[in-house]
Amino acid sequence: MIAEILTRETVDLESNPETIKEHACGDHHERLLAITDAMDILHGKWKIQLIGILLFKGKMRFGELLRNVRGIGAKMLSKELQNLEANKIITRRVLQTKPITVEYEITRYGKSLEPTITSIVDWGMNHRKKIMSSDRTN
Amino acid sequence: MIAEILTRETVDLESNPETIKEHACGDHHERLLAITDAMDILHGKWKIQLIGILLFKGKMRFGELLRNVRGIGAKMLSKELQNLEANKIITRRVLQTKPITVEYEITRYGKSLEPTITSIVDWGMNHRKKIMSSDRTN
DNA sequence: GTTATCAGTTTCCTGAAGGAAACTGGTATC
DNA sequence: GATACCAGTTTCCTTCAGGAAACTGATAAC
Repeated sequence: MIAEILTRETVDLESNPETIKEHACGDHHERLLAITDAMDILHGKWKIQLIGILLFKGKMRFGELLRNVRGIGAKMLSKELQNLEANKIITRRVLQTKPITVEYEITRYGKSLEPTITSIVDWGMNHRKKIMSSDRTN
Repeated sequence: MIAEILTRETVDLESNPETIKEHACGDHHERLLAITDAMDILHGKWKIQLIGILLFKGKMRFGELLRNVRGIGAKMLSKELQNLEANKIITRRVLQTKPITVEYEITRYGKSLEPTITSIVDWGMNHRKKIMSSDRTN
């Protein structure tokens, strides 16, 4: 992943006439790269919801997430949590209770996604209002 | 789509004891719904990039998008543009030039996504810095 | 000893996402 | 009349995201 990004950047900055042209006409190019970098972490049906609920509610157990995130199954939940943990967005802690429980919690780094998540939530709420009132003025 | 959302809301507000419980413990529930509503519009590999570039650069032609959005093919570009147009995020205008050209432009409603896109770009840039300096402090 | 809960894993399956390449059809240029 | 550019469309193909359901294995309650 790191290598991939470094490669991309090398290609971008050297010996590519098209890229130079694009840089000349405003570097949206760099911002598009930032979007794909962000979406590499956030893509898929569940990750943003999981980050959101952990931001909103603090730590949660596996079963709680299963019950609170509408429609998710155990397999996808497990998979997405592993992925988010690998990317340092959340932590996993096993508690030695009688039946063991596992707590998932957002990391400090994960919290840096709060403005992004909030912005998505805000737009989504506004969007729903627009749809329901059929008031999308072009 | 509208019906779908209305149905969901009906289910949410009535006769579902679990939902009532969740509402009692803080309505993250409503915010998760907002996330899925937003992602219904933004999901997939290309839509956020397309909205981004049209926000950054104003109107663009089909071929320009094809050349500027790294990796996209004509089929996907066409499909995603149609979808964004159907959702009133962008407009399509055919210009009667010698070989006809087609301009795509963000709508006023599409512009309401700017804070969201910007927030994703900002996080993505920060994320790349972190990765490259290997400085992700837990 | 049967059932339940915890937190998953495994298997099997399907549909959708997405890509490559060829094709369309109109106009202009050489 | 051959080639090229415009903006797509169509076909064919592969891969992967994601879901359902059964299973694991430990402990506790009845």
